[in-house]
Amino acid sequence: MTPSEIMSPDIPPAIPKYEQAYRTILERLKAGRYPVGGRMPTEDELARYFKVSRVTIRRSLDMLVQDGYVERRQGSGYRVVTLSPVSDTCLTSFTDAMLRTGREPTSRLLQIENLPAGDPRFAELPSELAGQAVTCISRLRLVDGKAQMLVHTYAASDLLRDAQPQDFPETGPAQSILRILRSRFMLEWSAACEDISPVAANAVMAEIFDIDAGTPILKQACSAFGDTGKTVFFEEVFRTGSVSFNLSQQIRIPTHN
Amino acid sequence: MTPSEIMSPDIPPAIPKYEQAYRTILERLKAGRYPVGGRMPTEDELARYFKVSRVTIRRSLDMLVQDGYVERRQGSGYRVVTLSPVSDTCLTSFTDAMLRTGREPTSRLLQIENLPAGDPRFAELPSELAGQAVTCISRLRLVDGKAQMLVHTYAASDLLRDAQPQDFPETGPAQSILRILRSRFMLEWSAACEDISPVAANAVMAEIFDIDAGTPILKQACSAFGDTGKTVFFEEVFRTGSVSFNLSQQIRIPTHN
DNA sequence: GAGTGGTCTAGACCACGAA
DNA sequence: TCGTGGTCTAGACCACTCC
Repeated sequence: MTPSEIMSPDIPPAIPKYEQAYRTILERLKAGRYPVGGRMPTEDELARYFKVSRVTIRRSLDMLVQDGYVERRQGSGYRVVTLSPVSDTCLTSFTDAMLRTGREPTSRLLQIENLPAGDPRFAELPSELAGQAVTCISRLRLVDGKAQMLVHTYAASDLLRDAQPQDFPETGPAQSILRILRSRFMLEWSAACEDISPVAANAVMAEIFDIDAGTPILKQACSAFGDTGKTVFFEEVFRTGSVSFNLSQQIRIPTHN
Repeated sequence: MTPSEIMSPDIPPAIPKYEQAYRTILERLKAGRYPVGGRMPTEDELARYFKVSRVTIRRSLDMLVQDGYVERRQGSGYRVVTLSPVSDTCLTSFTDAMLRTGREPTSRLLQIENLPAGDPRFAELPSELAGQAVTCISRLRLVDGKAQMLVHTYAASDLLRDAQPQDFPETGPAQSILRILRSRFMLEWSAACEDISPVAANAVMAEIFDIDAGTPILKQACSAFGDTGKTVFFEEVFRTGSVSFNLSQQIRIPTHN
């Protein structure tokens, strides 16, 4: 009895069991079914419930642990840690993060621009994007009406063909640039790196963010790459405030010698 | 035939097979055995070589992929991406990162200090550390003689009992504070979060880093937690330059609907 | 079509935690 | 002691890549 026989009576299996179980458990988690700080069902219980093997359900639980939602302890079981693990990278949806905490994110499209040859901004871009037509989308992100981030998204004009203002909603979940790049422009990426540096706010940003010129702010520069290693898009974010990360999944305890 | 029977003729097995294979492959990777951009052996070959099942060797390879060293593609195989994936969190060893790139990291112990009650720095610490005796270790980190980071490490004085200057070597791999906390003070942590914010260099830092006062620099604040959820230590890092991250492991491609 | 990774299973034994 | 997670296996079939 093969997996696809079980899960898909017909054509479109596509969603692996571990992914289905992951999503279902996460939904329940967020719905408060397993209270924060409380115990979760055991691996065996979950495996029985989802009708999968223990290996498979463990894979789902691995993802939840890595996401930072739950933690596990041998002999003791799983406990819910938090419903909103922090992670403020360019690849996590700011929109979703705000919605999750009950705040109101909005966007203001400032400009859709084809960079003219010789534009000095090419110097800031990954070299791979240089030497071709590049489109830059500039948006201001606000929370409860207050400016929080200035975002420039760069990609080869080929990939953003016919980008129009109406492609960039200013409210609701659809305003997420990551979602737009995927749904509207069919971009996909599988790897990325980000660099965070401190800069002084210039006059323009000072006005946007309502701070003094020269105030230190953060600049996040993120490159996303496709399966073939080609740069898919580049994003530059200027933001006030700080960014946070959950590092738990990075800890490799050198207990073994 | 159980795992421990195979791997450990006697007492101290402890190192799982997937960990052994992971380390061995990583060693070879760094030794240049599989050139960057080149193909790696297949899962079956590695499984045979290490005399483990494919599931186990896949776990080792998962770790390498997550670390950012290699990438895999269905139907094609594994390729080496880089020998030095970026990740500049407080929980990655600055010492090791520098040594890996052939540069010379050194440290200068500035102070070992028991915070007096009512010290204003308590306000910066996680609330959990407040209300008890706290020790602060201040060190300056240099690369090729140039100051790069100012690091304050805070922990309950209980945990840093009898900390002496000689506990903090100023050269070599042993200067890593993470290593010192583990080996000398037996601290262990399994979760952590980090917050990065921009600050203006004050007069002291300006002199340390040889920059103008008011120049934007980065402040990293990191809390590390033990198995029981208690804060083990808190670290505050001021640094010039930027920090970089490999985000590849965070990408959850929503291909499945 | 051959080769390679992607997913999945059923069953086993060990190590740790709590009662 | 018992329950829970930690590790491991041998074998299976599918989906994708490349020839």
